[in-house]
Amino acid sequence: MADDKGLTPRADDFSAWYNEVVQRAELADHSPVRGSMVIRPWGYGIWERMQRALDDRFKETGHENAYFPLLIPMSFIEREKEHVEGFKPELAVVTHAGGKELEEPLVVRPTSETIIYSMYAKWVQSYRDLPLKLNQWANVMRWELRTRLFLRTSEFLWQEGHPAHATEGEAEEETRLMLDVYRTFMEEWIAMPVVTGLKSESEKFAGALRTYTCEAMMQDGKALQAGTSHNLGQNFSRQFGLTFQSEAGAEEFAWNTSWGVSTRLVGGMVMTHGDDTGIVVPPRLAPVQVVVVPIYRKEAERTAVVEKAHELAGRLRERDVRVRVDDRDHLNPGAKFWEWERKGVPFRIEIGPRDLAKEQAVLVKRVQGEGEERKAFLPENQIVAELAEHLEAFQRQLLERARARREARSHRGGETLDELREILEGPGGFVYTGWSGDPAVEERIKEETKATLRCIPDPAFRSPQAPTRCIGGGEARMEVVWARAY
RNA sequence: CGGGGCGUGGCGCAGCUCGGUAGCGCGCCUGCUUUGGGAGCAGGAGGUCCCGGGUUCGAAUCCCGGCGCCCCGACCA
Repeated sequence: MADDKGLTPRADDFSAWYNEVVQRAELADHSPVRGSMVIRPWGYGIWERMQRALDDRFKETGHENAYFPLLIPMSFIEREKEHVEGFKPELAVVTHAGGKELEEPLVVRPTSETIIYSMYAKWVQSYRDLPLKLNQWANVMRWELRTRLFLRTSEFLWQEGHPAHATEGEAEEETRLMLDVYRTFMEEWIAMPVVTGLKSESEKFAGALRTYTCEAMMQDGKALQAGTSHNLGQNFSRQFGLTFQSEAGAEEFAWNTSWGVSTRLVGGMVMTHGDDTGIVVPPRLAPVQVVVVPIYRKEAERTAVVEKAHELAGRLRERDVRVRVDDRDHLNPGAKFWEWERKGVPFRIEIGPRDLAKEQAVLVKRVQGEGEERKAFLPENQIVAELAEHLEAFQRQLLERARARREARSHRGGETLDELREILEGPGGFVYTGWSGDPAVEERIKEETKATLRCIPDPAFRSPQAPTRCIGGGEARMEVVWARAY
């Protein structure tokens, strides 16, 4: 932020650009506690839109919301072996309360499997009580060593779905279904294309049988794990005595799943669509989809133009467009243009004295597509009639643009470690290779290239030709995606 | 925890080498003129110079000891 006005260009320093743009779009700010953030209204408004869209889908797929408490007995976290190993280093622990040392320390939840499934154990007796499909919207805390606004903060907001099922097959189906809900949401709402697939053993959730993931590619070519869906098998039900009597009368352990997405998605949105002017918010997520900026010189003009601006806004609102009139008098129009572009509002309508008589206005799009004019002088009526379509088209355009960017940086057909390194140190992005499944190879690649195995992609994302050769030697038993990641 | 950088009005910084009690840009307030891409002029408000100790007649500046934040690596949604 050398000169108060311009942002550091993405190409100069992507990381600096991200930090600046998040603050200057007023999405969030650092709180006084290291590693935690304040989500400001503009950022929270985007998160609220995400929440609503996801919550609707959760309900449609048969889930209900509930709320489980923030504090979890330490012994609960310790119950599942892999789980505790995964989370121990990042737990925040309450040791004192009410002026006394507690007999048993309480953990600020890093995730809620343990408390939720322990409660399920009380509630579930029969197969008739299953499936029990609950979700909660909550904050969680993981004491991270290195933090960044939205991408990794010690406290973050998320949703965690924690169903219990009667059969293994049902649990697997649920795991896949919710992964698909996430993928669709990310594409259709955030306009952020993702590759879905299975995590390797070393990358899976602590305590899960299998973890499925949505991996997005940011503009710097790095991967962002945007959402995960876990098949927990019976690991937690065994530890918490979550049993039920089956139709045949036998006592069985329930099959659990868990799935979550977090405020990290806001960071994903920023790094997917932002440009050197600021962030770009996809229309479906934008708290304000259109800002109307009145332009005037004399007082008489001001009255007429502002009145017209509000009238236009009213007509747009009737068509369910989220619109705001920026009639602040102490800023000139140019300052308002910059401000709303920085904040990523999809469209702007400029209306001034010259437009009034002609019953027209200027419609300006946040991102200029190839071969299109950014500004259009259009009759008022046409703007009102067509704006919803423009918003939808813009939404689609963002997804297409992001998808094209990802494809341009998806490298297929590489086989050797040197090729992998060359790509990562050059253009960056996703590298598809064959893999034998040997964890030692995965570990070595991670050490030597800093890239991790992002996923074993689902069929829809595999290369047209299955790789025959294999990175790190051995027989190519599957195709995998490598990338440096956030 | 290792490496680097930085703590000075709300924000970004200068001043520190060579001690003399604080300045610039932006922002903010008031007024007038402006307003189709980041307004101009005039006036004004606002600072425990991160904290503690020391040296000195005198410390933002020198010395000692803390604390905090940011960035880069090892761990992770």
